[in-house]
Amino acid sequence: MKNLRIVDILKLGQVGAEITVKGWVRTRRGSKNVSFIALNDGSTNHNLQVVAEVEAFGEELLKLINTGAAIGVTGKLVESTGSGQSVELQAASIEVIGGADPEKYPIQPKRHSLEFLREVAHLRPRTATFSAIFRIRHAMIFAIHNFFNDRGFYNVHTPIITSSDAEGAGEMFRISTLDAKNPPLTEEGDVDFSQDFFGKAANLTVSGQLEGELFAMALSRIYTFGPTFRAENSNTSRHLAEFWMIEPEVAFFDLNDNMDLAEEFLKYLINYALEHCMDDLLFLSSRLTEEEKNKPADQRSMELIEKLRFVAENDFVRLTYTDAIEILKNSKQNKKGKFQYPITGYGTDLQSEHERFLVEVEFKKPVILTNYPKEIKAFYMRLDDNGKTVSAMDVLFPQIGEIIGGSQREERLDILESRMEEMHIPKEDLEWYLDTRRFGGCPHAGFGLGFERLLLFVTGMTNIRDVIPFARTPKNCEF
RNA sequence: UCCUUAGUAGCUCAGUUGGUUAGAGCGGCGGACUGUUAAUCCGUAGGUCGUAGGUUCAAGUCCUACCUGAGGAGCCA
Repeated sequence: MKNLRIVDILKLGQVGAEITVKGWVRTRRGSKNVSFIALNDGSTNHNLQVVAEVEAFGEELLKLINTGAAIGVTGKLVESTGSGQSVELQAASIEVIGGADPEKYPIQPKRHSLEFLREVAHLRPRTATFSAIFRIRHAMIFAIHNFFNDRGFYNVHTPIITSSDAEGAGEMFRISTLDAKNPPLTEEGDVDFSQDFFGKAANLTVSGQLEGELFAMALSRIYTFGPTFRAENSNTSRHLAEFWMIEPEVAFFDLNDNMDLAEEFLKYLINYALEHCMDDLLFLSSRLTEEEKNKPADQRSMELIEKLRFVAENDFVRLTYTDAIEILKNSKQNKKGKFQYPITGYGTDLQSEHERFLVEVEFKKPVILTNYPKEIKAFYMRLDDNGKTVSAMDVLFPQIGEIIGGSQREERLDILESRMEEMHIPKEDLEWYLDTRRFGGCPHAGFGLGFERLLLFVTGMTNIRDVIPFARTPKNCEF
């Protein structure tokens, strides 16, 4: 007899079978004669009800079976006479594998705030909400590899430690083995990184894109999926100092191919969740609906599953930056002065409020914005024929904002070099990158998807710290 | 980093214009109950009011600084 997972027990429902199951106690309740134990092993959102006769086990043993305790139960699966479940386990023997002192165990059989559960992030996967979230997180990881593998993409592990600080995606975390108290100094009085571990200054990566491009210039279709690090002092519900990013890069792709890929990718992932995680989505949806009851009617969002279906079934709106500015400029909001940052014309930087207007009010569906002014975008994005804009694209989602950022890359060496000069990017650090333009250069494109932002959308959670196991944010690096 | 807001029992919160001994619900513990579904009913313990200063006869309540959380903005994925 081997241990069975609760998800399989409930799915097969073989009444009469003798089984052994191990897991953690969610609650125990009962009367003088019988105890009911809600047992969960993390394999499903549903609990297995274990029925224990008080007479058979004694109060001393039952007292150890508290919320949070790990137990093993052997017994017979029987039809349940209660109304909450179809089958239950009639316990023949119970082993308390690890107790949990109810005076001290912080997860109580009651509703907790997400803020409190963040403080006990080491125990929160034991809750219904977080086990659902992390099962979905796994399913999405799996779906991402599936998607790319099915389409002939190769997964590349780009380096996590990098010596280049020219990626331009944000502030970096320095890594060093030098004595922080007493570092070696150069004659000028700066820290002498030539004596450091790598013989030069090193940082954690902010993006695998540049290295990804190198591999796309050889394997044609590649994607990275790894951790990235940003030392920005960003205190929002959409930013993390350590997060996971998926970055496909494809040779011989232009901006339109890139948009097609991004849209197909996102729809595939959402459909995958609808197909494989419905149980957990239903739970998160009901949880969300419960929370929304406290909000005024006009601030409530669409029901989770309805929202996912809507995005999966409808085409994204594709719009150039220039057209977006026109729409925003002529909008009632702008004319009535409702925007905090009024739109005056081409060149205005789009703020969150403008993106939200386009996605949530004007089109009511995801929007892909393209061809931004070159001044507000990165050096490697391909200059358009008008000389003013670049072939960039941002995929904007309701509530979340930018979920994907990408572009067709500048493959023309002379233009790339002059763009780098304009933007003060030191060429000597990126000779290896420029080599791909010198030798067998070709048009190519790619994008980056913030994995946790995707999870925000799929799970309906509103704080990014709740969709990663252990969040790293400014002033927070516990566990 | 900026703006707004909050920090009182294990958790979620109430605490009036500053005024005697700090309150509730849930959770815990003890008891009752012949099958419960966040069980129910009765009883009970539990607090240096975020930290440090200050104002005052008197501070959970007012002021200042700092710490931490939340919402929004910027930066972005």
